[in-house]
Amino acid sequence: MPDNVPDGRGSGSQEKDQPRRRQARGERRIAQLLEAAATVFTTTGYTAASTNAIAREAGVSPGTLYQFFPNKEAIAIELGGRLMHEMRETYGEALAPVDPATPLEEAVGAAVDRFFAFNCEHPVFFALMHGPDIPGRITEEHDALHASLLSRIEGLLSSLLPDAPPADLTRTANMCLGLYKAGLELALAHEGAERDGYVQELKNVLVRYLEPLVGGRLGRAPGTGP
Amino acid sequence: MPDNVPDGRGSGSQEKDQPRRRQARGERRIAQLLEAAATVFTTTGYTAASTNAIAREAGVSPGTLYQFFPNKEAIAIELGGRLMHEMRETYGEALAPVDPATPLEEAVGAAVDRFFAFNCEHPVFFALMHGPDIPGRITEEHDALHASLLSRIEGLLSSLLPDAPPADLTRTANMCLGLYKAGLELALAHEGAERDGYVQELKNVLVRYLEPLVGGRLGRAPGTGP
DNA sequence: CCAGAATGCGAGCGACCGCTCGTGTTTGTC
DNA sequence: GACAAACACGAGCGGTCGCTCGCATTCTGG
Repeated sequence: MPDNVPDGRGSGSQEKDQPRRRQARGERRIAQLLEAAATVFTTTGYTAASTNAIAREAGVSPGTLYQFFPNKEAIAIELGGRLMHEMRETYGEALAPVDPATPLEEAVGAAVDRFFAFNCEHPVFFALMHGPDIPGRITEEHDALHASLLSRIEGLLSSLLPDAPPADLTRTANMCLGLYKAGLELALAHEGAERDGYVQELKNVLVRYLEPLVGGRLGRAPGTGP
Repeated sequence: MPDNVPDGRGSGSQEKDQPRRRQARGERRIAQLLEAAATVFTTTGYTAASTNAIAREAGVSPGTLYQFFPNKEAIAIELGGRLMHEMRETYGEALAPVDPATPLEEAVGAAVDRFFAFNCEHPVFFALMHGPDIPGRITEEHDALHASLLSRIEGLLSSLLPDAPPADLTRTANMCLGLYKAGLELALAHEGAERDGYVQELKNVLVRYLEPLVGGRLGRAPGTGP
């Protein structure tokens, strides 16, 4: 785990040889600031979020914030990095086992449930990934995660459709991810039972979309056949 | 058609009794400014777009811009209004005829094609509706269009599913719209044959999602049955 | 043809934002 | 306890942005 946050004060000479010795207090402040940033980013979006507001939310002064982060972008990058790390663990569990014996409905349902739980626990994730107002560097992180997710889905699909052209596989993976994001947005916009309803609909969409592709390759729940 | 744009100079006393007599030159400038705003909004988004940039794009001074629009928000509102007007005409054609004899695939395909053509002709539309960075008033217009679209889809669905609970109908309509937006985003991100491929996949998603709901109520293309 | 309205200009005002800097406080080390 | 490094503060700098104002120019009705 890359615990070394890029320094704020070291104005650009050394980067790797002087990792800026941190005290326990500093690490706590960093976590505190990232949590505050997550809150502000979630409510106002990245561009509209002011560093002063983040500092205020964290209960520190603007100067203190810049003790630990060289600029506003670095805050989002570090936050995105930690999120991606946790995400990798989550969807590692969610998408890794391509057990070809489980019914499609179960596989899709389990994957959606895991991803959805992650997005509920980390609302910033959606805000950072979905926002079209995000400048330069963060896009790289975004693209990295996107590509990573996509290749996972693609791999999963290729094990179900070994005889499909790669281009179709990529397109199908993109569709799945896009459909998930759409369903996620709808589900997050509702609460309680209604939310669960949208999650179920999302699963229906994905299952029905993929079912004709995998054909009879995967098992189907008994009683649903013609 | 509401041709009266809210005045810029009349600093807030009269609004309806003094519609600010316009010359032909003024109307031309307004159209010119809206076109420039559409360009800038499309490329940079609403919040990042500066009024000076819009004026520069239109080839006029900032002061001239504020002769016709009281503030930046009014530009987006007027633009959104005109877009909504044109949209209503388009999807009036796209969704109005609920001919219960046409196959589901044809109906969905035609609707998607019309909407997609509209979004290709007016890229601003997607930028204004999809951006999470849009302040206050515009959201009202957005919600109005959203609700309008939704009730149309809902009505269309209810004619196919007369015995479904209203709550399910609303949810299904929301899903359709969300799925369309997701597919639109993917299609717009590609070009040429790849774009067409995504459009086709979007149609597949919608048809397969709705097919089990409408059951055998609508006709199916010959040769696709079991 | 001319008075007044509509249109056009662009320097610049006030507000805010990202970020800095000088200074003061806390913490770890000997 | 002394010294340095890390931490904390907050006024404020430079810059941008939305928007204004005074004034010049063009159109239009009588």
